[in-house]
Order: sequence, then C-alpha cells, then structure tokens
Amino acid sequence: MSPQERSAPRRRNPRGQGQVLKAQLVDAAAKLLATLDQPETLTLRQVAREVGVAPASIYSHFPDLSALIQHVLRLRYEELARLMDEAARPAASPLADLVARCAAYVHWGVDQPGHYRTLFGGRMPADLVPGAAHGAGAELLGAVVASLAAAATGERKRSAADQQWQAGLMLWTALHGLVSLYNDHGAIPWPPLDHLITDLISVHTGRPAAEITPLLTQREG
Amino acid sequence: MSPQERSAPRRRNPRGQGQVLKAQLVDAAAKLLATLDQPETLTLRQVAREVGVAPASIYSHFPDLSALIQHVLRLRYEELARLMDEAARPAASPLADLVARCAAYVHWGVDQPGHYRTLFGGRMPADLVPGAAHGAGAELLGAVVASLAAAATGERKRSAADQQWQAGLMLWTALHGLVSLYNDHGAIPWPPLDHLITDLISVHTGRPAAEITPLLTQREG
DNA sequence: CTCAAGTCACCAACAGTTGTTCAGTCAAGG
DNA sequence: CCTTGACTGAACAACTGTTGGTGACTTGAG
Repeated sequence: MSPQERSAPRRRNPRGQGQVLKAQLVDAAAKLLATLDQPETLTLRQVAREVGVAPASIYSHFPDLSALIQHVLRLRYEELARLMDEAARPAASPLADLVARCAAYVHWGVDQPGHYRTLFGGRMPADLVPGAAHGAGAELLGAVVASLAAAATGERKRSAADQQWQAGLMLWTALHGLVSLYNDHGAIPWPPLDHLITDLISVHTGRPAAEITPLLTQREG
Repeated sequence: MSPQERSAPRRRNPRGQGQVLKAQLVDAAAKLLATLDQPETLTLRQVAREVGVAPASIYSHFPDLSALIQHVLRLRYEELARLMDEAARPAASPLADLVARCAAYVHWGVDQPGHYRTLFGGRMPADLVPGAAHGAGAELLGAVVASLAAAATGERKRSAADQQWQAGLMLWTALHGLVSLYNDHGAIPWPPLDHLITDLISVHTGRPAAEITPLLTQREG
C-alpha cells in the first residue's frame, strides 16, 4: 500500500530542484506523525519508504533524524497557533474570542491525534526533540489566560493576576485532558464534542451555556 | 549503578522457590516503568539486567514481555483503585467523598509519573498491552460520576443521568489534564497542587472553595 | 555535438538494539 | 545415582541510525 511501492521508481529530480525532495520528506514525516498510533516510533526508514527513496538520501537534506522531526514539529506548532489566532480574529466579544480559541484547539487536537500527542503528550524522547514538550504551549497558554480573563464574569473577572493565571492554567489543563482522553479512550461513550466544549467554557467562565452555544455553532459556517 | 552489576552473581534460588524470581521480575518491571521517562521503551532485557538474570530466564515465568507488563499494570491499577476507595471510606459527606477521591487520584498521579503515564497516557503499544489504555479507568470513572452526582449542588444536582455522566466525564478529563500536564511540563510555574484541586472541584460542583479546603487539608493528617 | 562538472540519489555495510528460542548446565532432593 | 527444577549462553532474525563510496543524470561551456 506504500505510495511508491514498486510501481514508479521515482524519477530523479532535475538539476536545481533538490529542494522538492526535502519538501516531500517533510510532508511524509508529518503524515506519519499524524497517522501513527505512537508518533515517537517514527523511523527514518519509514519516512524514506513513504517517499520511495533510500534511507541515506535523507542526509543530503537534514543532518539527522532529529532535525527532520524538529522541523515538522515547528511547522505543526505554528499551524496550531495560526489556526487559533485566525479563529479568534473576527471575535465580536471577549467571550467569542475565548470560545473560538478553545474550539480551534480541541478540534485541531482530535482531528490530528498524532500531531497533538507529538506536541503536547510529552512523548518524544528528549534526545530527539530537546525541549519540545517543555517549551511548546507556553505561548498558547499566555493567549488563553488573557482571553479567559477578558471573558470571565462575576468574581472571577475581578481577580488578581495570579488568580487569573491559575484560572487560565486550569482551563488549559481541562482542554488538554479532554483532547487526550478523547483521543486515547475511544471506547468511552463520549457526548458530542461541542457539548463538552460548551460546558467546559461555561464552567470556567461562569457564563450560562446558552450564551456560549450560538458562538460555537456559528464557527462551522 | 545497576544493583547486581557484577558484585553479587545472584545466587540461584533453591528448589521450590522459583516464584521469588517471578516476584523480583514484577518488582523490577514496576520500578522501571515508574522510573523511565518513556515507559513504553521498557525492555525485556532491561528487566533482566535490573534483576541480574539472563533475558531468557524471564520466559520461565511469563509467556512473553506483554504478559509481564500486563501483570504489572494490573497491579498498579488495583493499587490506585484501592487507594481511592480507602481515601473515601471515612467520608463524612458526599462532598468529602468526592474530594478524597480526586485528591487521591491526583496525588498518586504526580507521585508516580511513570505509572500514571503507563496507565492513562495511552502510550503502551496496542500489541503489547491490548485494551489497557481503553479499558483502564472505566471503573474509576463510574465511581467519580456517582460521587460527583451526590456532591454537586444547585441545578447540577437535579440533572438527568446523561447530564451527570457528562459532568463526571468532564471532571475526569480535568483531573487527567491536570496530572498529565503537571508531570510533563515542569517548567511551567505551577500553583500548589491543593489549590488547583480545590478550584477544580469547586468549579465542577458549584460549591464554594471555602467549603472544600478543610476537607482537603485534613487528608494529610 | 562533445564532454567535464556538478547535483541527486543509491548501494552496501556498520554496529547497535530488540524479542525470542533452544540446547544445555548447575545444584539440590529423593 | 538420577531426576527435576532453576537458570544460562549463544544464537536467531528483524529492526534501528548512520556512513563512505559510487553511479546516474542534467547542465552548460567549449
């Protein structure tokens, strides 16, 4: 089932077009990371097989496997950050901003379980992806904290900075728990994701669910 | 630093005492799973090395590596379930029951990151631990749902069964998110765990934090 | 057209893992 | 002594990341 199994021996790229293989390698690694049940088992030889190329050919474009993986992870992280920002851009209110960010986060996570695990599951060996598990999410967390502080209501709104930080942290942990359990425990009878997101934000902001649902459904259009 | 590096060539067990090696193997595997940064990289040969025995000797006591790991996981799961039940046993109220269960869950998770990852991180390859990631937690979840339903207040208390299920599910995802992010992202400035647990239960039950804190602190005594 | 230069990628092999098997060794009990 | 249980040593095939040397193809200059 491999794309270039034996059918097309993969025509060699023309003279100044060596970069296309590099792009193919990145794409293949991304696809494998997204697909694999255990992204940390990604193998240099798997990537080579996927593209239909010899394992040694990768070293012309990346110094080693670690560099390839880090490149892919950086792209995925930027993609998620961009998606969340774009989702929140047309926000008519602080609450809409928060809802859009959270919904984008959760949907990206469940749509691409492998990528989510790779970025936030803390699974990649430290020697392969130095500081990826530890650094990733820090910027996203900051945005969520700010968005939550602006959207919260009642006594939660008028709280000190460290209270706001804790509230944002709890929201993020809730989002992360939702995504990772949803991905890993498919056997559980899960309610619709949007119900969970609605309830989650409602609980963390003090706003009624009725106020959140419309903001969430309009996301689809 | 290996315990039996070369110092004690490990005296062979006497005639009917073959079971002691089995126990040693289980202990060593448990220790390694708890210690390793990536529990899924546990190796049959590591276990053998830890005990100071030949890799082949394991096959006298377990049919294969999978059986050994499953045995250890079952023990850990039973330990966690027992701890949660015991913590909740002297509960003076439904809320105290819930607080005790949640606190026991979180503290067990952060005290033994490796075991927590192994049980709930969905990391073990499916061919090695069939259905462990999917089945584990189902019983715990049932207990949490029941405990939450009894402890909730306001409109949350008088909700339909599927609403209670969703509420319990959300509480569990929040707990899981807290534990797993706490374990994997040590660089984040975390508030004290008990503050987070208090806030988390408060948010999910509708009870004021002041009502929860005393139940949590008395846990220590 | 001819042909050297430069790019692109491959082949074969390396040392190191891993889980697992199987014939055999060692020591003690009857 | 001989059986039996507890354990070992050596080997297996299947992997892994990585390297050095080599060939094939394209291009542009002469």
